[in-house]
Amino acid sequence: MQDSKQTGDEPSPGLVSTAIQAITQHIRAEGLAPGDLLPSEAAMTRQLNVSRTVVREAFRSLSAMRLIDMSAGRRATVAKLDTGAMSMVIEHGITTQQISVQQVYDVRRTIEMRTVALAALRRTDAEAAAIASSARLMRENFRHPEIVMEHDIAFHEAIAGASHNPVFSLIVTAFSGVTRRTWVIGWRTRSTDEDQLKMIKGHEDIAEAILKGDPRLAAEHMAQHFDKSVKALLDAGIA
Amino acid sequence: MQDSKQTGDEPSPGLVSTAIQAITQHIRAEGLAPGDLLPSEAAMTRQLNVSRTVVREAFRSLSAMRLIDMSAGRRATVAKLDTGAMSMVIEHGITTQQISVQQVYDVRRTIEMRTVALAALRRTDAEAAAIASSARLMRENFRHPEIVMEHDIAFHEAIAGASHNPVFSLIVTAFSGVTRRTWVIGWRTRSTDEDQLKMIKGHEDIAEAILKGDPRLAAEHMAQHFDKSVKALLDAGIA
DNA sequence: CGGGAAAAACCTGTATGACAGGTTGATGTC
DNA sequence: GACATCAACCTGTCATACAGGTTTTTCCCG
Repeated sequence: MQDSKQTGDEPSPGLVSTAIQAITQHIRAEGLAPGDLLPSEAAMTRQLNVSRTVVREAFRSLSAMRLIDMSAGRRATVAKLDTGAMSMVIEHGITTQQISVQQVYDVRRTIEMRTVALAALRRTDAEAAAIASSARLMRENFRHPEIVMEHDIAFHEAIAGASHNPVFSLIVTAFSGVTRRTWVIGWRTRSTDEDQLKMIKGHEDIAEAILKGDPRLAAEHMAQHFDKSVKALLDAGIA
Repeated sequence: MQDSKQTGDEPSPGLVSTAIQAITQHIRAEGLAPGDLLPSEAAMTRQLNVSRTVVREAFRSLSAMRLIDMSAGRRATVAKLDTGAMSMVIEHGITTQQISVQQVYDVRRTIEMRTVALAALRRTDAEAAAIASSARLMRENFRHPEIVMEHDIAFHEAIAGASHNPVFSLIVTAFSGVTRRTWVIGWRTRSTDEDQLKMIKGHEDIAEAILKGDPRLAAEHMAQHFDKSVKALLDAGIA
C-alpha cells in the first residue's frame, strides 16, 4: 500500500517513469502553454542519457493521456485539456466491474445538479441557445434513438460547458462513454411515445430554466431527470 | 516491413492506438478482473502483426494510466482502480493554467458535500473511527503544518471512501495532488493558533456529524469548511 | 517415490541501428 | 523578391540483441 504515490516525485522503478516526470517537469519549469513545443526525442535522449526507446515510451504515455499531442514529423506539443485519460479510467472501472453504472449515475447527478445551476447563472445567450437546440433536436428526432442519444449527451456537455468551469466539463464528458453504453437501455423502458416525449420534455424544462436564469428551478428539473433515469436503469436490471 | 493492408479497418492515428484498443478490447471480451493476466507482448505482436515496439508502447501507455500493472519478467495484469491518470490530467490543467485552483475547489465542494452526506448515512463504525482519528491527529500535530496537511487529505479521502462509491474516491483522490500544492498557502492565512485550531475544529465537527449519522449537519459543516478554505485562498491571492 | 535444486523456457526492460515518410527552414535560381 | 528545390530534422515502425527477472520443467538425490 505504500506505493500509492500517484503524482509524487519518486522515480518509481524504471527509466520511463523518470522520463515522464522529466517531461512534465519541463512543462512546469518552462511554464509551457497548450500548443507550445516540447523538446525532440533526440534532445530528451541526450539530456536524460537514456535510449530513444525509453524517451519514446514516455512521450507515448503522455500522448495516451492526452497531455501532449504527437504527430509525425513534428515535435510534440502541450495539449489542451482533454478528457481522454479520464474516460478511459471510468470505462476501465466499468468493464472490470469495479464500478457500477448506478454509481456513475450518482456521481453524475451530484455534479450535474451543480453544473445546471451554474449554467443558469453564467450561461451566455449563445450557450442557452445551444442547450435549447439540443433539446429541440431530441424531440425532432425522437423516432431515432441513436440520434436522440447523441443530442442528449451533447445537451449535458453543453450545460457543463456553460458552467464555465472546465473541470466540470472534463468530468461530465468523461462519463459520456458510459452513457453511450447504457442510454438505450433506459430508453427502451420508456415503451410508449408518451413516455419518451415526457423524458424529452424534461430536457426542455431544464433548458428553459437555464434560459430564464433560474438556478433553483433548473436544479429541480435536473434532479427529477436523474431520478427518473436511475429508476429506468434499475427497472431494466442494471447493477 | 510486412504488408497488412487487407482490410481498411485501420483506425485514425497509428498502430499504437490500434494496439491499445486491442488490449482494452481483450480485457472487455474476456471479462478480465483486476489481477488477471494479459497476453504477453510477444503474443500480442503475433496477433496484431506489428512490431514489438508498437505493442510495447501500447502496454506502456496503459500502464501510465494505471489501467494495467507491469513488472519485469511477469506478464502485465489488469489493475485495480487507481487515480493515477486522473490526477495527471488535473495537474496538467493546473500547470498549463487551463484550470484555476478555485475551479478545482468549486468541484471539490460540490462533490464533498455529497460524499460527506453519504458517509453519514453509510459509514461503518471503523470508517467513522478512521475519519475521527484523522481529525484528532490534525489537532495533535497542529504545530507541524506538513503533518496536519497529510491528515487533512487523509480525512477527505476517508470520507470519500465511506461514501462507498469508488467514483467519488477516484475524483477526490485525484484532487489531492493539487491540494498538496496549495494547502500550505491557506494555512498561512490562518496566522494565529486560534484560527488554526478553529479550522481543525471544523474537521472535528464534520467527523462528529458523520459519527452521529446526520447527513444534513455533516453537509452543513462541510460547506462551511469549504467556504472558509476558498476564502482563505482568495485572501492569499490564488487565482 | 518425493522433495528440491538446477536448468530451460518465457518475459519484460533497455539499447542500437536502420529506414520510410512528414515538416520546416535554408539554398539558390529566375 | 517570389518561389521551387533541397537539406536538415523529426517522428513512426521494424529488427535484433542482451541483461535480468519469473515460471515451469526436468532430473538428481535421498
